[in-house]
Amino acid sequence: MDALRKDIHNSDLPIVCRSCEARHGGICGALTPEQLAELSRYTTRRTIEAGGELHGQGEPIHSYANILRGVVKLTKMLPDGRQQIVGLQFAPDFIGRPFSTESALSADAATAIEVCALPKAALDRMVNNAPDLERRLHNQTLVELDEARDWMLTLGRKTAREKVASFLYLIATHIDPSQAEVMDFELPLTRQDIGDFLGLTIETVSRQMTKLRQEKVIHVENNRSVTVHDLSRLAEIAGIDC
Amino acid sequence: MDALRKDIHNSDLPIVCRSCEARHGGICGALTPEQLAELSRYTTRRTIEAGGELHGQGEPIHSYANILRGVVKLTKMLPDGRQQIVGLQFAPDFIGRPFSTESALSADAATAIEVCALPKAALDRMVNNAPDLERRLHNQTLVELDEARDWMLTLGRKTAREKVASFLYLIATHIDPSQAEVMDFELPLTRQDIGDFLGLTIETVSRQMTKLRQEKVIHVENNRSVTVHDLSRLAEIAGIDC
DNA sequence: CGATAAATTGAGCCCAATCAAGGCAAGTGG
DNA sequence: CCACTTGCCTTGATTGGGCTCAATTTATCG
Repeated sequence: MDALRKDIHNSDLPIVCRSCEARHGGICGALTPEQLAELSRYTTRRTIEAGGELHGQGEPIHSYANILRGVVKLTKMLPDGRQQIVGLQFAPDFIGRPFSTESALSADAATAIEVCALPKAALDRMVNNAPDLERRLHNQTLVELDEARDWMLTLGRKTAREKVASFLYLIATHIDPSQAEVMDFELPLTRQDIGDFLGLTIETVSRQMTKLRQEKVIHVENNRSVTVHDLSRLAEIAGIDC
Repeated sequence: MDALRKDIHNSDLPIVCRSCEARHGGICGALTPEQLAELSRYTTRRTIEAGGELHGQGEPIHSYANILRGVVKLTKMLPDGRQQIVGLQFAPDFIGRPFSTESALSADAATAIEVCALPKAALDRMVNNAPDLERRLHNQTLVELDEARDWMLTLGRKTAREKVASFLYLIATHIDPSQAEVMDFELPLTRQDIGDFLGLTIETVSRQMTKLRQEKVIHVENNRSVTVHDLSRLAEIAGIDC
């Protein structure tokens, strides 16, 4: 890729960005070495363990973040404690809500994560002078909206069995986008989180997983390690047209 | 407002835009009279009766639209026919999915609507030269994402009673944003549509409406005309924190 | 007014929630 | 090394909220 070759010969590229996996993804891919240098003066890398909080629902937003490693869950909570995961984000996704000062949801580490945090003000300033940057942000927002609406169909109209299959399909295709028929992966979520994502209880999730296991659609080891034997079968059970 | 005064004295403003209610809302508010003139050479006004289709799921996208009047429902359908409304849009919202050539959902007129349709190519071209325009589109996308995620919480975690109350609250606050405690309005959706929006059957919607009526939370006339006696009570039932 | 669609109401059933018990693996302390 | 705790998951028994099927009432419109 052109941008990559350019970087290699460009000593202006900030040290922290040189070996960054997100350099060409997320929003950073839209930035010139000069802009990266500017931005990187304010960024800080943070490592957060599974279950840790990036920021909470209702809190003011002071910073954005790029996910470098791990999975982040976006959750919304009802006053009585019921909660719903409204989005999962993977590296190198951008986390944050431009043009808003307060978060309507909380962002938590589903797995151990590493992020590159940047002050809101720094990026907000830069967006006004870099059309490509706004384009990238706009585009990620559109993708997230598509995903949110896909999931609304799952939440509103699918059975527990279809929901669990949909979740497994989603994870399988996000962890390994190769679309191979046979694939195995680690679930980034606990049963409780899966329930919160699917609008189900942990018991129902567990029962449906057991059924899919008994029907040889999946193989499960140590609760978290899953093998899908036939991805198209899973998609069919999930009610995904392809 | 400054833009308004400017328009009045500017004969360059396209005739079709001069009396348009959406002139200062939606995306048009971001355009100069010159840009409006350019765009308006390609726009066409269309009136569509309730139930009519703007475009279907899976179809290629050739045009965008601004809603001038009425309510549009965005729906997604499973292969077996189950369907879910994933968004409601009101005037002067913009309808369309930039950066994509195929629609992942269908857009239908919930009520009789009037729209200002514009060819996709014309707007796509203009977006590259008008940062304000992309900003507006980006912003509307962010708002729609917020709304979609709010609704995911409703779909995944609320009871039928809370869902119906949430729907009534949503409509009440969108039709009349004054936040008055007492308000009345016409429902823009049939019971079937409400069911498709809430992930419920029409029978369940009907029963919950009847209950709310018996409890004097709402008053219903001719099936469609609703009076809310106490908006904060409705919000409380809906599980909305305020 | 009659025809047709839309909404309500009732009876029974089923899927997922609830309540409860137990298994399994990893960690802790004697 | 073993007893004990803790977190996470599974499984079973029971309940109940919302779905299904069916009948009736109400609204709409020619």
